[in-house]
Amino acid sequence: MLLQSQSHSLRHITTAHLAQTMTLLEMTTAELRQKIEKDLASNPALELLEERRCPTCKRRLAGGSTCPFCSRPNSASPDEPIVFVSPREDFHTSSGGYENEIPDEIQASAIEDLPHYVLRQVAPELKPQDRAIAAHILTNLDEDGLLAIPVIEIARYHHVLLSRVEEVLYLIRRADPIGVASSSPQEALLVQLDVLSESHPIPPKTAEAIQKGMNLLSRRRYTDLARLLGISTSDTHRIAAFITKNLNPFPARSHWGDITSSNDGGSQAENSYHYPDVIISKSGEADSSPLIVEIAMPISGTLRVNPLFKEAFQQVSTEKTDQWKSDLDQANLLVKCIQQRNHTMVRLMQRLTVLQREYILHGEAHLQPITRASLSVELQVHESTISRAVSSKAVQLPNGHIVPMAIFFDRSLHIRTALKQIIEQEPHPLSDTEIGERLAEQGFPVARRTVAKYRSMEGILPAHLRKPANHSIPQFAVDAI
DNA sequence: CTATGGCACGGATT
DNA sequence: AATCCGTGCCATAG
Repeated sequence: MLLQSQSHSLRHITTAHLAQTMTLLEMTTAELRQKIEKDLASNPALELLEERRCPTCKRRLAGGSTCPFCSRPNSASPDEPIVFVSPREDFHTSSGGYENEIPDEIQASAIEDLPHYVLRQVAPELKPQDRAIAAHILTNLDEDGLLAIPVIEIARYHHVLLSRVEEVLYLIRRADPIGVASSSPQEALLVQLDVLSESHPIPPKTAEAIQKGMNLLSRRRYTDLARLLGISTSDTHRIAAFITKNLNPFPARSHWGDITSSNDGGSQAENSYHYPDVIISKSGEADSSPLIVEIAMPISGTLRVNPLFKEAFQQVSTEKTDQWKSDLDQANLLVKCIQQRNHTMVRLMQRLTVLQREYILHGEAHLQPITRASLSVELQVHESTISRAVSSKAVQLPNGHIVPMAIFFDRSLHIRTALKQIIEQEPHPLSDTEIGERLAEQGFPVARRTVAKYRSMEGILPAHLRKPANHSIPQFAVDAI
């Protein structure tokens, strides 16, 4: 009986192991963090060891004992990136966050943080009695500049009408990171759109697309979206291009490469999918200096199975063992799967950074068209593993841009950038056929019809509508190269 | 008649 | 098995 149940549970573990490895791999770092926190709270067999810091640079350390920043091997071959797993907290500053820590007093006075920056802008227009409300709002922003608490809560706390809070919010949302303190990415987009519409032309139905089709939009279901709005798919592409070019769903982040691909069924898809799961930085200024790749860990400290619990389990009477055993199994499983997840991510990124080094350093034009399938044979894993590891994850590049990891596998992006260049440079509006010829000269043989598709993807109007050197869409957030 | 967009089909990808 | 992407054919606008 005992043997039987044991073998049964073992088999159960291995199949569950597979299933969980896959789901963990699909998860964003932020999602994984939520799961771990939940498990930690509910499962006594799990234990979170205190974080360790590197003695010299004070940086938090993950599982390993050597700090990759301090003992950075400068002599490493430039082609081989340095890849390591790093706890999450180190990433809150999206760019330039790797300097040594600054003492608190200096930081407070020298570097103005987002809440103060916004407050200074709105202060003149703010009624004195609303200052407390504004402060309340601004102290409850998350790292993306979105409002982390419900508006009604603020009203209740200050014993004022909802409308008064809304008034304050209206002011704040129009301050510099436009859309700051919105309660969702969707709302942030709408505010930005509204502000932008005062000075620039907006493609028709854009607001409607955001309002009604936000989840279709973020999952790039353009055909479905077109049907929903009753417009053509190319108009939809134009809208999507306009949004990614000019709007930013996370006001506190200066750059947003592209709307990431889907996340899940849509239950709580908005709050976390943009967070970079991998950060790539340069170890030096030179082109030849090796890249540093950090896989963001969902938590700081070391997660492990509590050894005391394991001991106690041996001694406890058979009464409660069932519950304990399942807890123990669960804990083991989780730890193991997380290790496996990290391992997969490290290997994946290692290979990716080698293959796409040119793109990472020099931009979209140098993107190599590679497929997930080709990587899967190199890494000796199943294709679906790569798919899962890549889907719904974001990567931060050395230039600060955050792009979906899927961009590394985009087969047409380099052609599209070539197309953009051609259109920018040529003085006389080229027809699609002519553009196709130019592209073929550069080594990209594409059909005329495809040129049209790429064009509309980039939000570029057809030849007869872009008369003399008039570039289609107003540049709002110009990305510096 | 030319330039484009829509629709649909087949192959690749997930 | 479902979905995405490049392409060809046809209709329509200029």
